[in-house]
Amino acid sequence: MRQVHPNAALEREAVIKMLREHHITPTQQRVDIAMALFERPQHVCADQVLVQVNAVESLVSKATVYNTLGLFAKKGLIREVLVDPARLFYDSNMTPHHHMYHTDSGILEDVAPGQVQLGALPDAPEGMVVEGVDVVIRVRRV
Amino acid sequence: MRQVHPNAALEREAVIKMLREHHITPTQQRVDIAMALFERPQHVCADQVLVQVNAVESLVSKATVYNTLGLFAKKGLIREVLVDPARLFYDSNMTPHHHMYHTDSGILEDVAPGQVQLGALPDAPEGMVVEGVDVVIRVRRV
DNA sequence: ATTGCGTTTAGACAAAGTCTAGCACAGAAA
DNA sequence: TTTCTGTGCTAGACTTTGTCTAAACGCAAT
Ligand SMILES: [Mn+2]
Ligand SMILES: [Mn+2]
Ligand SMILES: [Zn+2]
Ligand SMILES: [Zn+2]
Repeated sequence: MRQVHPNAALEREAVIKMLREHHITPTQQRVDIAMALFERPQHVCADQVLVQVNAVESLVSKATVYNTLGLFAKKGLIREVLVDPARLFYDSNMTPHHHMYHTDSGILEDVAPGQVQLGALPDAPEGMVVEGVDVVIRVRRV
Repeated sequence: MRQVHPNAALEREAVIKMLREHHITPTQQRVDIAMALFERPQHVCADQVLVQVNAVESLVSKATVYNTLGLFAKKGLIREVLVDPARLFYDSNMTPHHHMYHTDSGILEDVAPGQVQLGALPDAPEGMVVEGVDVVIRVRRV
């Protein structure tokens, strides 16, 4: 019994469609992981996903969680966020935005792209393309 | 015999002075590490420092390298750079600048601050101060 | 000499993440 | 139907980065 509310099946279909659009074969495990990720925009690390997805019943192994998050990031479904040297966060919010990181508490917030004025960037070196520009504003208690 | 060229002793004095100015007690090990770091502006991870500093003779332990790099970063002598999820880099160039990271090769370059136009930033939340703003331009081979 | 204090150290330990080798399963070929 | 083939999943071993602990050290003040 995994149908929590009436739309669950529909959401599952939407997630499957999303995976297909990103050229990812929608296996049971990948769909379970994607459902957890896209339930709401969030910043999560791999072992949080592992716990979240196996909360009710054990559905996905550790290796698959790591592989799948890597795959999703490569395919542009989620985004890596580097703020904590000890773990890699994944962001299920793919709309362009930046981040504010509370170095003392570990809180990670989104910053609307309009809040940061980014002018001209340096050209990428010959034969290179810009994959992305990450802006992290680190803040701490006074 | 650690005097490589005539200025070595002088450089050592300069490094000691620098540590004092940052309120760091200049122990033998800390000075050795700082000498390695400030020989030239560079991006290094802890175990590169460990190797570098112990190249000629074993001078500093692993624990001290990690502790010292953390201390230097806290005291504002060097800067942490998060670009590789597997390891933390330290930057011995403290002049304000940003970074360009080659995701496929692992090359990390400095970007002059003038190359990136950063306009108004969002205000830090009540009771918080901005510790720093990191801009990383990720590039890869076409 | 003794105490105190900050520092260093070896090595145990923790945690994130990767790798391997076998299994499951689905579709294609025979 | 059976066999073959390729992709994906898995447990658990393993690797690597980094932290912690407990003892020892260096040095100054008493
Ligand atoms: Mn975690
Ligand atoms: Mn390294
Ligand atoms: Zn975000
Ligand atoms: Zn730099």
